[in-house]
Amino acid sequence: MNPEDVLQVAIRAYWHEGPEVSVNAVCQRAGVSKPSLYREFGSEDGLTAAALKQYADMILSQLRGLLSSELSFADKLEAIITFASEDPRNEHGCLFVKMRAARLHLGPKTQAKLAEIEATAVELYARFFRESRKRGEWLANFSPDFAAQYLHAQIGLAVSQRALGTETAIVRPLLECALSVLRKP
Amino acid sequence: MNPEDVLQVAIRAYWHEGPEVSVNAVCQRAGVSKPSLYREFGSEDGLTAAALKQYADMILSQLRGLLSSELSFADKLEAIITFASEDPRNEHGCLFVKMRAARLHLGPKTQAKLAEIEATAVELYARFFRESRKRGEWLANFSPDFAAQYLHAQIGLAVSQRALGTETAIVRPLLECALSVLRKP
DNA sequence: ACCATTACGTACCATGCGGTATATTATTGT
DNA sequence: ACAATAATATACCGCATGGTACGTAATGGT
Repeated sequence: MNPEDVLQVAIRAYWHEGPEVSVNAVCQRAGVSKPSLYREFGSEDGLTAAALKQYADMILSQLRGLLSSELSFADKLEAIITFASEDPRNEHGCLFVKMRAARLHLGPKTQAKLAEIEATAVELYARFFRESRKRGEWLANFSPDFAAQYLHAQIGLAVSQRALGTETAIVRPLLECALSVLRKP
Repeated sequence: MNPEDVLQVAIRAYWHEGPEVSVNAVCQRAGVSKPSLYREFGSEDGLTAAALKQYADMILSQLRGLLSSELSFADKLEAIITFASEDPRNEHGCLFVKMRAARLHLGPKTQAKLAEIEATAVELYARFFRESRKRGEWLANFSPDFAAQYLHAQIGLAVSQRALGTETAIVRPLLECALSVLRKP
């Protein structure tokens, strides 16, 4: 009935169980008939792409909010570490990371969305490093683009570790160790 | 016919295309009938577990050889970096890493084998750090067990980046950066 | 009040999956 | 040479998948 509700259910399903969840299962859990879902989203690819877009809009706006706040460089980095390794919403991993890991089996729209989200996130990180350097808060000897790629990769690693069941108490020190290289001059 | 040949074909298939490859496809490519395969391996789980065991035996013995060689600590680390980020056999990723990423959809035997391999690899790394420290070649302020977990995670990250199509020229500097933290005192 | 249009859900399609019963061919012992 | 046994391949099973045809109910304009 309501496409918004269907999307919420789909996001939950893909998020917690991976993008291999069948269209049938999504329909059943959302209480919607299959033809209705197909009229709204066109195909499975359309559904996964729409769910991914909604999820990414949410999380990217959150990231934008954090990075544009008045916190110091160190505090922002700390907040990112805490989010990746401790936020309870990441207990089942991140929908983006899960879809990226299985991207060979996803449709073209979803794959395109994945690439777009990745580029956006890395660009946000790069801007974060550029501006921190301009303010003199970040003195490390890396290019902002390289640091952005590195940060993105390490966050993805931490999130997938949590998705595979590794405890926060193990994930956090590993992530802090990996990112310590960005801090020291 | 020959179980060894079937296993080789299965390893290639799982390795290049992921563990979602169907039993039918493996039979077709190996030129073996389905009942023959089921008589030999019992189930899909048995086949994937056998393929994973064969693959792990190969790669773990290689790792043992490297770590027990006469190279210095720095050279061994360098060899590991080169293997993870440049070895052409990792162009399609690592069968272990791929299976671990999809482990929720694999059978119990395969999951048990995965845990066993992971423990073996981490233990090899830990011994490497312990002995390097004993020889005075490694002075960093980490426990060998923590360093082993960190190294294992970073190698897995590099390998999965390559499997997703990232070029060696990008993967290697990222891995070197991550592992630089293990070198400096 | 009536009719046209739109939305909906049942029930279905072809396909591919993991796994197996069975008929047939090789192979072996004597 | 022949019977008993082991190995093979065909052809099938039940099930789930992504996707849709079609009869039916609700809606809205006049």
